[in-house]
Amino acid sequence: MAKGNKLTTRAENYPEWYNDLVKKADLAENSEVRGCMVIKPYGYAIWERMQQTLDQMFKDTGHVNAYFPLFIPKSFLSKEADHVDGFAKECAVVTHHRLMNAPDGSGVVVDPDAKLEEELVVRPTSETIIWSTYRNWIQSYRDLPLLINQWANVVRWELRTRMFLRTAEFLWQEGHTAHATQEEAVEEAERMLGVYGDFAEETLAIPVIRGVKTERERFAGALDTYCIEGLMQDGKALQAGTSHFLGQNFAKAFDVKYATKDNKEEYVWATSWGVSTRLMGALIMTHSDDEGLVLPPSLAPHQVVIVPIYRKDDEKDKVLAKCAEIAQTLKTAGIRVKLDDDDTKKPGWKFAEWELKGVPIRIALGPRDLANGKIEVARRDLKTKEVMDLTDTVDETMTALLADIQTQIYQKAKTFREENTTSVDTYDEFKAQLEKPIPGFIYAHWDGTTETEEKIQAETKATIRCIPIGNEQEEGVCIYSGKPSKQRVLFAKAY
RNA sequence: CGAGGUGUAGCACAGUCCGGUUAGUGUACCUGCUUUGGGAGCAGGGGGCCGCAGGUUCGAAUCCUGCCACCUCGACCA
Repeated sequence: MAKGNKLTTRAENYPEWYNDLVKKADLAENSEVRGCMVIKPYGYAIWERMQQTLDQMFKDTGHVNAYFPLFIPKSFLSKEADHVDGFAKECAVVTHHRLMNAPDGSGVVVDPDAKLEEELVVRPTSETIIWSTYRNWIQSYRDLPLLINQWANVVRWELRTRMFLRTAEFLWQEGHTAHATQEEAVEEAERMLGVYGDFAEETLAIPVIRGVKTERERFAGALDTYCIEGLMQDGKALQAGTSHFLGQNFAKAFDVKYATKDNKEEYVWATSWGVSTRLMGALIMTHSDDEGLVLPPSLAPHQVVIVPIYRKDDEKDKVLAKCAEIAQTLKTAGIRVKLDDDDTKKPGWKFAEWELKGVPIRIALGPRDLANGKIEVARRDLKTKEVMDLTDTVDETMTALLADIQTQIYQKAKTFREENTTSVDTYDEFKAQLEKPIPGFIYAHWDGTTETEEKIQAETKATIRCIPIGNEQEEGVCIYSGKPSKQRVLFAKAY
């Protein structure tokens, strides 16, 4: 029995470990729809916490929420040339609006008479529908800036999917802003990258590199794509968020102009930015271990779980009363606490279950503790246990412990990243590094051409994740072409 | 779309090569008793169009043909 619920270990098979964990920690499961997952309550609770935190950060930076249609008329997609190139291959298309019983009684079929005049595309992203709407909303410089975010689902018909990391349908937020000047728009794109970076590091406890994408890796239709890149435990990079400076491309495509103070007509400047349920994947692959999920306290649906231990009914009453008292104290202090008083499960089972689910702190209290005025406190991240006095300030103790866990898992991830970041000067060194079990982040000189970038990828599978912001400038030569280079860029194998 | 693999109870699998009792094991589920400080023990019980459609045969989970679905690894991508 004890073996029954063990995860595949990371060393055995990393992708399988990931899949096992997602299922066994009750985060999500594959649905009966190809490439689409069901996010289960526990997984969704974590996503909701991400949403709440981000939503507040967006509002604090002046944004408001709105909602645009799921469907986009096909013709909209073709108005921006690069944009359609980027998404055309992965769009789900609605062609009919009615079903009917099959004439031969074999079931339900699409009614051929219900064909749409113009097909509707299920949004892969909302730039086009939003910019066609903005045209009506923007007339004057007084209407700017327009700072809007939407929480939505989008569909990209991916050939190969993995839960949270790449699913055909996924949940995300997309911000779409309009500005009077290029400077303002660039500032906005950079501001939101900052928001994402802070969110990743402070809330998710994932250290990230902030950078700019190369031309080849840029969002379809953008002039610049900013990104945050995290390093997962298997040494592969994961793009955790992007923010795009769109220039006037969409304003021109959808004819969105405004009157300046001196009554000149100008196209507006745009940004868009988004993070998705992929962050769940980043969270899992950054912190979790062979025992299961490890959650940062900031996101844990239950920050503290209390497991009562008892044998007889009189013990049960006393132990539960004390547990409830502790739970109330913690709750009052603003701690998300779960008293696991489920009578049908034994303590050992609960210990294992809550470890699998990544609850940061577990308190166990039994008759022995009750008699001695103690509690047993276990930390999920370090897998340590200690018996401590149960005092009136248990809430302060737990609050401090939660803060410490949040800091420590971030530090641990950061140390891992630093230990797995290398700098190389030759192509041979580069290739050798990529052959290692944990290839990690690799800094190397690059000549700045797409051609070189593509050849390196074709030969090694490594891509340029970004050109880090504030990158140190130094003279060097491209590892591939030998041409001069002024800075190192960040390479990695990526998800 | 290329290469592999898998479809049998909620889940994980055995059985298929070599056709033949009532299709089996673990786990989960239900009932009872004993248990409860690291995924409890015993006893009893329920649950199966063996992926789908044809075919061969006295007889098919097993052999043949066709189809479908899913998974892993590539190419494409957040």
